[in-house]
Amino acid sequence: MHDHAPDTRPATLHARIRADVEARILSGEWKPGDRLPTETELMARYGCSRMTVNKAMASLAATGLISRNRRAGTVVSRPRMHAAVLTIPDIRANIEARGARYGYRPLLDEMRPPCCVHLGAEGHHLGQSRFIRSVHLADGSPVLIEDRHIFLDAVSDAAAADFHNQPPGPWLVAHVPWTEAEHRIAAIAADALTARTLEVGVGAPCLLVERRTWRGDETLTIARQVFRGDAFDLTARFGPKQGLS
Amino acid sequence: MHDHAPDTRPATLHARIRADVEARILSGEWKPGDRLPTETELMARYGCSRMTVNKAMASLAATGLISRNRRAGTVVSRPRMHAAVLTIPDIRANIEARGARYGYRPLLDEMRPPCCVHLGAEGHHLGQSRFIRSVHLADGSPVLIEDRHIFLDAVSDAAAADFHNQPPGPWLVAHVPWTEAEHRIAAIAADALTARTLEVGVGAPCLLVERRTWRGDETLTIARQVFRGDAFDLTARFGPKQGLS
DNA sequence: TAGTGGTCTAGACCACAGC
DNA sequence: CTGTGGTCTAGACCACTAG
Repeated sequence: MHDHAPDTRPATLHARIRADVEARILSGEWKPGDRLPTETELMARYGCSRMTVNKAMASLAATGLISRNRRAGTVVSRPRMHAAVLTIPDIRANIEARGARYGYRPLLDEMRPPCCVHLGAEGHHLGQSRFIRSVHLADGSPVLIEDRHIFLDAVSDAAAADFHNQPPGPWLVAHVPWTEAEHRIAAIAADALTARTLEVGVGAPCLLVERRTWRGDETLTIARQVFRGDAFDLTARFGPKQGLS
Repeated sequence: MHDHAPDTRPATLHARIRADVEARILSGEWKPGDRLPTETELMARYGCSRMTVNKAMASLAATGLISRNRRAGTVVSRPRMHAAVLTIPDIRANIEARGARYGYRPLLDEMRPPCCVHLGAEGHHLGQSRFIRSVHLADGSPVLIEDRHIFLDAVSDAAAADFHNQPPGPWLVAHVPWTEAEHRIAAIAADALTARTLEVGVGAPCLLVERRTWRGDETLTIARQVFRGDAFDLTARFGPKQGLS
C-alpha cells in the first residue's frame, strides 16, 4: 500500500528524519506556527544522537521550511510564495524540447572599443568587448535575436573563440566561472529591425530577457535576448524544498 | 588591504572555513576541475575536528560550488549558468519599490462550478473554485490584471475570506502552505478586454505570468497575471552561492 | 534563570571508487 | 586494497531569549 512510489526513502538516518518531519509539515499535521519537538525529544524519538537530529533540522531550516530560535524552539515557517525560483532554460534545449530543429546563425561579430554599454538607463564603463549578434531558429524560423557583449578584460579566451557554428552562450557556460548575475524580463514591442529579423510585424509583442553576469566586480558578459512572443515562453516548475544544487 | 569590506567574516568556525574556501574558488586561486585538500588536510590546516570541516564542505557542495566523491576527493565544479534562479517579487512591493502608490480594485468575485479550467492547451478537472478578477494600480494607473482561481476543496478557508480590500495573493501566502508551483512567462498582445482594462491599445505588448500552485497532488490556485509591458518588468539578481532560504 | 538551539570535539565504522 | 568522503556518536560548552 505504501510502495506505489519506488520507495525513495533516503538511506541515511538524518535524511530519513528530515523526510519524516518534512512530510508531517507538508501533510498539514504540523501547521505553520506550530512548535516542533525539541532536539532532545527528537533524539529520543528516533533513537539517535543530537548531532544527527541537528543535521536534519538544520537542513530543513536552510530550505526555509522551519524557523529555529534559541530558547523559543523550532516552529513551522509560513511559506513565502514571492521568493519563488525559476530556472531559465538553455535556448537550444528549449527549442528541441518542443520537437523542433535548432538552428543558429551569426549576423555580426566585431570588436567594440572600451566604452559605454546601455543597459536600462545607465551607461557603464567597460573595457573592450567582442560583440556578437545572432539569430536562433526553430525549424528554420527565427525565434530569438541575441545581442551579446563579451568583455575581453575578464574573458580573454573569448577573443579567439569560434562563434560561427557555436553560439556564445554555451561556450561561456563551459569556459567561464561566474559569481553573480542579474536578469530583467519584460514584454516589448518589436521595432523595425527586430520585426524584420524575427519575421513578425512591427509592434508585435516580444519577450525581452537581459542578462548580465559578473565574476567578483568584473562584468563578464551582457546578453540581450528578444524572443518572438508567439513562439516562445519561459516555464519552470519547482518546490520550496530543494536547494539550488 | 583586505578590509575594504566591513569585515563580514562569519563568527563560527565552519562558516569561516566555508568562506575561506569559497573565496579561494571565486578568486580563481582554485579553478574548476582542481582538486581541493582532503578533509584530513583541512582539519590540520584549520586546527579543528573533521566534523567541522565536513560541515563547511558539505555546505559548499549543497550550493553546487564543489563536487565531492568518495575516493576521488573534492573538486571545484564548473558553474552551470542555465540553472539560474529568479525571484518573482510581490506585486505590491514591486510597485512601491518604484516609488509609486499601490492600489487594488476587485472587478469580479464569484463561485465557479467544479469543471475545467483552461491552462495552456489542456483542460483540468478541478473542484469548485472562487474566481477573483482584479486590477492592481500604480499611482492610480492600471498595471496588472489578475485572474485567480482558488480551489475550495484544497483551500476551504478561502470561501469566507474578504477580497474587497485585500488581494488574494498575499492572503494565500499567509494562510496556505504549498509544496510545488509552476510558472509560465510569455509576451502576448493585449486583446480588447485587456486593452480596455489596462488602458492601452489593442495589440500592445503585455507580460503574461501564469502560476499554478499545488500542495501534494491538490491544485490550490491558478493565477493568470497580465502586466502592461511598458510599465512593468521582472528583475532578479543572484549568485550561484546562496541557497533558497 | 533555565531551557533551547548552535557549535565543536575526538573518535569510530562504513561505502565507494580508483589503483 | 587503500584512501576518500559520508555518517554517526556521546559528550561538552556557549549564546541567546522567553518567562
